[in-house]
Amino acid sequence: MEPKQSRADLVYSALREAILEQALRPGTKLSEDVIAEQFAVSRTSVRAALQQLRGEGLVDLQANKGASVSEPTAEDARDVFALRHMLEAEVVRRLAGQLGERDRGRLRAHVQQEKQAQSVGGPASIRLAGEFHILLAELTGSPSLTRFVREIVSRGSLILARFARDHSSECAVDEHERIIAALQAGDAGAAEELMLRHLESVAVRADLQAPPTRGDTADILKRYAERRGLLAGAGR
Amino acid sequence: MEPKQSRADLVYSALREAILEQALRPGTKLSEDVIAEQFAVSRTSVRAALQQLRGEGLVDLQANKGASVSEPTAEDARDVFALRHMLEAEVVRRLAGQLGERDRGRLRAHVQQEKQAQSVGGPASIRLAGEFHILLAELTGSPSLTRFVREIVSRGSLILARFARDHSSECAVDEHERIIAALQAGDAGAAEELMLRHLESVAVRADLQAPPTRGDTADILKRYAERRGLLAGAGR
DNA sequence: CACACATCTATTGTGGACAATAATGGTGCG
DNA sequence: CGCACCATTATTGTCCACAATAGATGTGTG
Repeated sequence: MEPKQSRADLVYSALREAILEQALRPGTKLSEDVIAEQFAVSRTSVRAALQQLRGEGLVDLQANKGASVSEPTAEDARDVFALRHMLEAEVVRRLAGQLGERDRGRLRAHVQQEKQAQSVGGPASIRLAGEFHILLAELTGSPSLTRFVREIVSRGSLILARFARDHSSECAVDEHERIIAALQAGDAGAAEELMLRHLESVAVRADLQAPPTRGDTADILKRYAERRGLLAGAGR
Repeated sequence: MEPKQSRADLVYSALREAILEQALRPGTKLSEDVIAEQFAVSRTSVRAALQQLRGEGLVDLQANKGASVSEPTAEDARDVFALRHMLEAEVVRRLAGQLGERDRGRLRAHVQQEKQAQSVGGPASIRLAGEFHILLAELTGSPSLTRFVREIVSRGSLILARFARDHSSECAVDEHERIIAALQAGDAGAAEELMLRHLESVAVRADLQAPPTRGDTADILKRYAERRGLLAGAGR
């Protein structure tokens, strides 16, 4: 007996998955008509889904101009990862030594899934890596913390989609395993340290060199124009 | 030249204000038809507003059963305030000694507004007290932190609406002023201490006695039934 | 030839109608 | 008299059509 989710929820989860798996890259225009046709639903449902995604910061949605996958700036990236550090440190602090048998089972099962996805090499591994962190947050039993971690991890994945040079070895699965081990051992300090280091290794792939991230068409073309001796006037 | 906000935004902000000012109490049913008629817009816009409010956790929205103002449990209250402690401590840590002249002006102006509202005694003082904390978050310049604080403060206000015995002296304005002074002086430790104490004084009004907060009708009626000698069977 | 203006087209914002689902009240049977 | 079932009603979920706005295109004029 499934919960009979509405079409808006269907579209929402589909789009979210597509974005987190990088099938829809940042900046991609999301036309209501196109999406509605693809999913065989009306624009009404699509609009609801898009608004929910905006609520999570995954899509930009400006009036009368339509929706597009968010394009976080390098500044956004630093902002997000800074807060992510804080939130996930709290998660492992709360979880250290508190994992039940059931919890450990879920974690192990998830890591197993990650391994398989990574060996297959599909895009799912990217999404699963993020969902590991969300799963950890859920195990704290704190709805608020879960909610925030879910959002910050999603935006983190989006940022990686934009900035990461190679996403072959996204979240190293063995790092996840080490975190689980430390949590099970009840070593809060070690778990927190591992988590911070893990996030650091994720962030360095993205944040390291800030400038080349400009997606602004004008700035890009300016370089080419100047190279040819054309004077780029203060064009609006 | 106003931004020409859409009708959905209009309804959203109106409902949000009403909820945060406790004009709409937790549990209040929010019929789409009624709201649409009151605001003279179509249900489409109302639905969009309600979904946005759900995104912030201010309204509960279950399928085919309609929307209602969220009724946080006592457990939710503890959860929210625990996270709020963490987030707002971070805010003051980042702000200590970093306030520019412009920032101080905005803060002073806001506190002034609070004082006036409190003297008038209108419901606006409740909302303004929360917005002070949101303003602080904005001054950090971190969009993510601002976003989370905004949400957690909103839900905090909702919780106070449900649990606080008297909301005459909501957030003591002078506590706000003391925090500003500590921030201006650049004393991070004092500011953090003041903020935590301030939040504590807000929380005690709500959290102190946990049990009497049950809104579950069945549980309430059970007591009355038993008192009259009626045996409450293991109903569904 | 460059610029400004007007028109045109495509896309979003909004409204109202229909369909589907859940709650309510009535009715008949045991 | 109590219970279960069915019809009715009210509310939400979805769709489609129209209105409004922004961007693009074309045209005329200096």
